[in-house]
Amino acid sequence: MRRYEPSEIEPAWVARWEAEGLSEASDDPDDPRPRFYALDMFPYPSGDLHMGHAEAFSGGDAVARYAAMRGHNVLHPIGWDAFGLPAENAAIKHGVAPREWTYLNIEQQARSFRRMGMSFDWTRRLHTCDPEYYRWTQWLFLKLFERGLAFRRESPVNWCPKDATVLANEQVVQGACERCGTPVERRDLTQWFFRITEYAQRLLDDMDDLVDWPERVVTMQRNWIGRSEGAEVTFTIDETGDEVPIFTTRPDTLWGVSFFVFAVEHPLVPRLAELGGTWDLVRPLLERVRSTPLAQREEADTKEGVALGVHAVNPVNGERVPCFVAPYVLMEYGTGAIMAVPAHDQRDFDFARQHGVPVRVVIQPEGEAPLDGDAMPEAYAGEGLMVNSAPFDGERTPQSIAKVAAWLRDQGRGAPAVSYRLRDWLISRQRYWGAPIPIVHCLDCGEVAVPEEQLPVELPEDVDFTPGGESPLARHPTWKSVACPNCGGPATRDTDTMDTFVDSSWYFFRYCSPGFDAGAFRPDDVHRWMPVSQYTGGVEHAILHLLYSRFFTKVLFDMGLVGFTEPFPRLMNQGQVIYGGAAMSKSKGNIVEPMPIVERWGADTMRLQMLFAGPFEDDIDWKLIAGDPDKRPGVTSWLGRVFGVVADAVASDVTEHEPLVRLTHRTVRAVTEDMDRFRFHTAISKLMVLSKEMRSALDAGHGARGAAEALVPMLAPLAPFAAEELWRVDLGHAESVHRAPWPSFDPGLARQERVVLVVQVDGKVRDRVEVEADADEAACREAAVASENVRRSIGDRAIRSVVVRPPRLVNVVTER
RNA sequence: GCGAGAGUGGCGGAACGGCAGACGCGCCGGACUUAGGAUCCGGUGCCCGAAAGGGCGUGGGGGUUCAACUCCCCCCUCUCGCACCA
Repeated sequence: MRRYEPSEIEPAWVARWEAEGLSEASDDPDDPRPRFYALDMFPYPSGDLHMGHAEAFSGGDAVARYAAMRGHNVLHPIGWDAFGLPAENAAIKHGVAPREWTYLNIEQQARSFRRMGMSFDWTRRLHTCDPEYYRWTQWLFLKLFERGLAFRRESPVNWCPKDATVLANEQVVQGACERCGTPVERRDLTQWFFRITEYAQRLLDDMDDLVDWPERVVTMQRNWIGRSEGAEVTFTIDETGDEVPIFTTRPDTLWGVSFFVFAVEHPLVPRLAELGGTWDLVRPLLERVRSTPLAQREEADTKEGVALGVHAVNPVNGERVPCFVAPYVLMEYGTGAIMAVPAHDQRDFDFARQHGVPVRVVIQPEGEAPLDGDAMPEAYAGEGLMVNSAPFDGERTPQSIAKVAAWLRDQGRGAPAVSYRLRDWLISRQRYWGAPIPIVHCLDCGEVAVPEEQLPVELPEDVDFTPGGESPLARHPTWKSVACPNCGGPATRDTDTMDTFVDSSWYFFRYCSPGFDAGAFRPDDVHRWMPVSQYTGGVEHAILHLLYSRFFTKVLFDMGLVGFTEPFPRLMNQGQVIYGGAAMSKSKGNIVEPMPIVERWGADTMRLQMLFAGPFEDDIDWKLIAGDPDKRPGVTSWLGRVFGVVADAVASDVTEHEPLVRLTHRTVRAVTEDMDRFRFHTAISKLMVLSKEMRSALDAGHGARGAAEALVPMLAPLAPFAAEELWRVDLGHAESVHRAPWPSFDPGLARQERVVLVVQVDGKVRDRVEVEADADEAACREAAVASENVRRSIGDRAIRSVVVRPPRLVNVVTER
């Protein structure tokens, strides 16, 4: 009896595969195979691999191995997203240098990946914290700087007091720091931004036809970009003549404006309050709001605000309406000032009721009693007819919106406009462990790019990286002092580092030509390998990483460096691995780690457990899947049976009987379909059926060699060690199963010769009859009525009609 | 509130509009065993029935159809994302 001993066979195959260079991609331009770029989201090196990695990479590796067996030249690289805050936090907590901590973890993860047998091309391995990598991150920064896409601006920023750093909008979750949960404060700092807003429309448009992604990811990106159509309209401050533009999605309600509101941060506010004699009331509000953490500001739902004592003139009817300043208006969206239409906007309505401002109805729902601004209980935001809005009375909303917008343009009082929720990408970080921003500040020359030949601007080693207000680099005694590259005068380096999302926005380009030192990537190689054939990773990157990478790719396209605008046409998200219905976490004490499973039961078991648990994109509740951790997992037992059945098939010299041959061909067809759609769990179930039928055939004295020759290669992407062992040792092949062609099937043999005909009476199954697969309608009908059971069910009722779908189904419909 | 997705045995999950519950876990019974956390065989949606067979079943309610887990309408529940975005 062939025994299955994963702990003996797996490490040996790891070594042999690597010696054979099994997973190395060919850069030969004449390689006749179609290329396939299988990309997994690269890991962050915090500790050893966790269950999420185990699941994602089990799927990604299956995709890569399957593609290779289907005849592709596969690029399946690995690297580490190695800059970032946790390395510094570990340094502060444990007194180990960020670099040391990071590389220790990388080595640990690399060992674990090897043990798992991931088919990575290790020759292309990269770490974003290596100078030869971040040299090109800095180079890309300079390219954006040259094109005006990287710029510095003083702006209110999210500030995490615990981590002592600025955070991107995307890193603020419900008003708190994404990493540590501390409420975020506001500060005004001069920061570097990438002008991603310039690409908002293209980022939106290209999702329509250039990407085939999970619907929810597309939706999340759409919502994040947040395109709104409407109009920009300019109001005039009566007392000063200041012209203040506002954005509205409802220009059809312009005639219902009864007040006007500025954001707290709006630059006109202090002057207007001074003029209006309200500064004494306004100033406390401004100060309070500015010092309030964003978290609490968002929670405040009271319609607080203060009148400014000045008035805005409505350009459509010349009316003077009072101006307010209120926190519910955001400086970051639109223009930082709004027209307020309480009758048709709930927020404006609440504010108006609070402050005694009149509510004027200008949209009347059709067929209902006239709305009364003084009595209505809430704003009416629905459709209706415009009223009190000469010259537009009687126009139907929402169709009227575009008409009014066009009219505004013709009248010179405004224009149709589009507004986006997307903000520019704040990339400055006042931290040590990141790529330094390659800019020198010179008193005479201003912001000067570090010349390309001086890249990388390397991180110094001897740094005090405890957090504190400014970048650790700023506190280094000598690092920042430098001669201005432009005039040679004394100057200082920019002491901020880049957001790690910058590092991860282009790593997939670098994989194509990892050693290239004349640029971030060799265009020929990128042209040959990209775009990525299949991207695999967690949905937690649905917005940030994917959006930024798409932005970078479009910039590179505009620079003429790449010939495509979308890096990842196809994306699949694995689900999360949870435990007992909740995310695994230290505080819950419910963390399960993959490596102990690999050590005890084998990497193939770990992979099969992940892939067999359910659809790849669904969450896996490990508590429900794994059962007793000391009991042999079901998939391990199955692999053991496969070892036995394959060995027996080899030992048997009798020929196979036809039913098994046919099942084998059917299984190849079905498993191929499943693999093409990443339906690993159903693929595995079909392999289980095949192996079971092989066992039955052998026990009945038939052969199963042909079935084994198909079963083992189909197992290879899913359980690569077991498949390799069986392929080379038991089946005696010289070459690796992972270089074997995917099995093919004969459509004639894949067809069943006899099928089960289901016979229904009035839609209820009454019998099942075996018929020839090519049985025609008459034959099916005949077989159906021949059934005793069917005749009894019909009884003495008359037959009204008989639906026949040969060779699967007959439905006898009776008169009732 | 807005948007997306999902509700099927004890559990994970299958199912081109055509046999609901494939495959697996668990459980029950049996075999082999000093043992079983190993292996093998059989059973396992619920109800009636000794069996043959029958009835009921895919969150709830309607509808389309010879036929609905699947398509349409309404409702309920859950998960995720966004959330004062003008």
